[in-house]
Amino acid sequence: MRAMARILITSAIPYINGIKHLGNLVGSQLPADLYARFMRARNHEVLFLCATDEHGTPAELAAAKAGKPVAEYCAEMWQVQKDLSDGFRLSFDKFGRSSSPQNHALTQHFAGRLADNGLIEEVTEKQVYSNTDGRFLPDRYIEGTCPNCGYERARGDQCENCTKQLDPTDLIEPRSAISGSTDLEVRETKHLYLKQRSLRQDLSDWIDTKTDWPILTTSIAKKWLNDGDGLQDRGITRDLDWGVPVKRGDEPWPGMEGKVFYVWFDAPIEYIACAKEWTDDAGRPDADWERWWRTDKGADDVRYVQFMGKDNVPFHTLSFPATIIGSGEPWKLVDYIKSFNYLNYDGGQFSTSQGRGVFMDQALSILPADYWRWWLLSHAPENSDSEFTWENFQSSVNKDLADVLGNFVSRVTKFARSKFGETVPQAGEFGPDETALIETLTTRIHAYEAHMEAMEIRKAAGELRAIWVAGNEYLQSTAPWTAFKTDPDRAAAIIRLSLNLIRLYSVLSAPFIPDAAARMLSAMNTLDTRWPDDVPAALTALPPGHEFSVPDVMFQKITDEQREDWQARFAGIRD
RNA sequence: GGGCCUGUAGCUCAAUUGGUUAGAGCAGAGCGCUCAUAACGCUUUGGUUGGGGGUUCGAGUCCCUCCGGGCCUACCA
Repeated sequence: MRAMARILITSAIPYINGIKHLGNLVGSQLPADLYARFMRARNHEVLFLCATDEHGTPAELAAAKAGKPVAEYCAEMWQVQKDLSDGFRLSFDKFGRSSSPQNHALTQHFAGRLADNGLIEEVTEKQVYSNTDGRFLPDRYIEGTCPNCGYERARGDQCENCTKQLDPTDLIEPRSAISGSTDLEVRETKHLYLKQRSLRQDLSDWIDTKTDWPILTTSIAKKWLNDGDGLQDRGITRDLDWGVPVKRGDEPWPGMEGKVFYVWFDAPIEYIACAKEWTDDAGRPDADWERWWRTDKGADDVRYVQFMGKDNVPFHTLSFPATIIGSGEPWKLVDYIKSFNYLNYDGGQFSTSQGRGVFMDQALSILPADYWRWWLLSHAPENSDSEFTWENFQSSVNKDLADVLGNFVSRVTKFARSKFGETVPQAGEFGPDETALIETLTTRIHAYEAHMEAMEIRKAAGELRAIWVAGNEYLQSTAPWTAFKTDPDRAAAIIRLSLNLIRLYSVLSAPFIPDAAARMLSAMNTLDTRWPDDVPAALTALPPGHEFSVPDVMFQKITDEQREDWQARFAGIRD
């Protein structure tokens, strides 16, 4: 048995505003959960954190639209997202909130440290203010006519029609995208900038050490580091009400009253603050979370892995590390970033704004979490964007889960019950067929472990499926139904092994399909979830005489009628 | 405009980083089995690797070019 490792895992934190779709889920939280479950199953010490990302203009606007104070809106939406993540069996040790007091304090702490180290600059700049809305407008919340192509709904950052990049002041007849008001003016406002240029070399050197990261991850980082004039300083404050108030550590920040930190400054800090929320909840001392995050307090042996969609990469490879490195304090930096492409939906994109695709709540309303987990993970968009179609979903789930795995459980338990009763039979010896199976399983389990450790998710799923298939092959070649007629002891040995195989499958499959795995374990009437480091031993875990039961159908198949119904239902706009 | 990714069988994806005859699963065809959710197993059909050119003893892989899809481009998050 290898030494136990300590693994810190974070999933990109979902924005508070609205329910996430399956593309969001498979791009960070779900693969992170898979990895966390696997590493726990291997007996490593895991801390798996996620949270809601609550600040920023969209949250304020959504709250206003819902007619609620933003704090109340966020609290409600946090609960909605928490319930959905529970529904998908995302096994976070803590699902925190970026609006937590812990994150407020820590964000202000980091800003103070950065200022102490001369890495903060105060910049007075001009921004568009809407008198009607009573707020400064981010560039993309200003609409107007494009000076280049005449498109009337161009946004302040870019014209969607001609793709030309714009400055809000370029727009003809600019208006607020929120209220439509044209009562806009340019005001001066002061903001804090993080002097990322001063940290460029440090960041570049650090990225250069990450030779094992996916190309998708490093290429994005390097572009930002090297393109044009290189890494630019970044504004880290905003003129908003909802957010972390700008303070320099515990002290007020003269001239910055009424302003908050930019959401992308405080959101990644929540990865750390979330750990403190976790220990605070349990009334445990700070040392218990600091041993995960402070290399001077025990975190030097932690391996930190982040999961995220490709759109999040710049913030995790550059902005957040700039915050950490710039603090001059011994915080843990990320060791590996697993980034994902996008999942498309039936020939187009999933779209939150258009309500196109399947959203987490809808998915759970029609099928159990395991169906979605299996399909999404076994088709994770690792190397390029991938595609969800109902036909593919139906055939994959029916074939893999119902026919290959579910039917294996069914045929073994029903045959066993009818011939030997509901206990593990004790007669018969293992022979060459069993030796061959053990050899196959040992090889495949090693491959499965290697793929899981490398976070090669689709390959791991393929290997797991092959392990399931091996069970059916074994039954076919040993044919206990035939053996039973002439040599019942031989049939008993085959069934004894096959029942043990169900427990083994439960353990191996649990990271992908935790509910089904639990049902298999429950049917085998055992709590033994030991990982099969020794396959022969694992196949004798359930001893002769051990009682079991026949579970209900593991996976109901998706019918053509259901598929067509869902296809129609989720084609268009959500309510 | 710039940068990056990508195009492989009807579908979803591989291919040990330039090395034998490009492989799996699904779908299709055939055979077997009858324990099981009409499930399982075996065999099998199917590819000018988007088009064209080049480098090389050898190219899906490297280079050029054209065509298609996508992402990012720093004040949405």
